Amino acid sequence: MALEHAILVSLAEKASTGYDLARRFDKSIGQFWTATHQQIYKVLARMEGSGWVVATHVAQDGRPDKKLYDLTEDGRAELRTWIAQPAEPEAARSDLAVKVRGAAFGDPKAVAAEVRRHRAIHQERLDFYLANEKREFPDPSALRGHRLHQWLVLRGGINLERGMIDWYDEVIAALTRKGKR
Amino acid sequence: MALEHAILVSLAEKASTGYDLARRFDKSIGQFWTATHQQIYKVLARMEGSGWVVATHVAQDGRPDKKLYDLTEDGRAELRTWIAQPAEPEAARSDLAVKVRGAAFGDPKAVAAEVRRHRAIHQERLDFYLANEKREFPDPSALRGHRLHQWLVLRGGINLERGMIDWYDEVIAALTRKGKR
DNA sequence: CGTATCTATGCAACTAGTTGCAGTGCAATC
DNA sequence: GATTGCACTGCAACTAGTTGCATAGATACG
Repeated sequence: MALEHAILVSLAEKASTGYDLARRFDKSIGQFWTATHQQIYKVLARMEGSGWVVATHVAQDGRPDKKLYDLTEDGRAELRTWIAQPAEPEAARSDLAVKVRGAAFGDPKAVAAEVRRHRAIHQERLDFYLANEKREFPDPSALRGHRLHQWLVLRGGINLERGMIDWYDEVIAALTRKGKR
Repeated sequence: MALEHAILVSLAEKASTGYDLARRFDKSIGQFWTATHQQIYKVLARMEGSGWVVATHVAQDGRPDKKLYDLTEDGRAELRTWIAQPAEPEAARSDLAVKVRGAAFGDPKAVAAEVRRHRAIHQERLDFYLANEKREFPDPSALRGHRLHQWLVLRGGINLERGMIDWYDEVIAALTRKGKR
C-alpha cells in the first residue's frame, strides 16, 4: 500500500501534523494520492508503531495542542527501499467513464450534461494547478532535487487535467451531435 | 460504489457468466474499472440478492457448468437511476507519481529507470487499444447508440495512455538531464 | 507421461478506505 | 449575542477490495 509511503515522502519534505498532512493531501500530493484525515491519523499511529516516525507533542496557546511527526532513520530507510522497488502499473477508475459506456441504457443527454459538469470541475483544477506552477516554479529550468521532482508531479497533474478536458470535449461533441445519439 | 454498476452496464450489453465478466474487465471495461474474479462473484451474489440480476444454470459438456447472469427489470431500472445521478469527480492514484515526487529521498536514476519501464507498459497498452479501435470501429462516424459509447470510452483510454506516455517522457528527460539531478 | 493452462465457481481471512460522530476553544461574521 | 468556520485529534462501524486457497475435468505442450 502506498498511503504510508506517500506520507513518508510528505514528511521527508517537512515534519508535519496529521492535520497539515490532510490539507497537503488536498492540494499538491492529492493530485495522485488522496486520503481523509481519519485515514491519515490511523496510518500515522501505525507508522509510529513501526518506528518509521516519531511524534513530538507541541503545546500551542489559543489552539489545541498538536503532534508534530517527523521521520526516523528507519522511516528514511523504508522510504529509500520503497522507492527502489518496482511499482504496479496503475489502473484508472472512473465512474463517469462507466456512465458514458452505459449512456444508451439511460439518458445520453443527461450523461452529456454530467460530462459538461465534470469538464468545468477539471478546468478549475487545471487553472489552479497552472496558477500554482506560475507562482511556485517561475523558472523550471533552474530546478534541481526535490523541487524539480515536485514540479514534475505538478506537470503530471496539469497534463492529466488537460487530457481529461480534451476527452470530455470529444464525448460532449459525440453525444450532442445532431441526428445521432 | 460503482463495481455493481459497471457490472450492470456490462450485463446490459450482454448476458454473461462471472468468468466472462472477469475477462471483459481485463479488457475493454477494465480501462476504467478493474475487478478480480473473486470480487465479481461476490458482487454478483449480492446483486442477485437485490433482484437486479437472475442466474440461469447452464450445463456444458467437457466444461464445468456455468451460471449465466442477465438483468432483471429492477436491474435495468437501477442502472437508469444510477446513470442519471451525478458522479463524484474522480481522484487519480499513482504510486509512480509518489515515487517521482520522492525521488530525491531515494535514487533518482532508479526512479527514471522505473518510469521508463512504465512507459513501455503503457506504450503496449496504447498499441493494444489502437489495434482494437482499428478492428472494432473502422468507421467511427457511422456509430450510434451503445457502440458509439463504447468507442468513446476506448478513445478515453487511448487519450489517457498517450497523456501518460507524454508525461513519462517529460519525467525521463528531466531526471536524466546532464548536470542536474 | 507429466505438467501447465483454460474454463468455471467460490470461501476465508485479511487490508485499505469511507462515513458518521464527537469534543474543544478561538476568531470572524451576521 | 449566536452561529459558523477553523485548527486539531480521534474512535467505531462499516464497505470495498485483495490475497491465498480449493476444486475439477479438458486440452495442449514438450
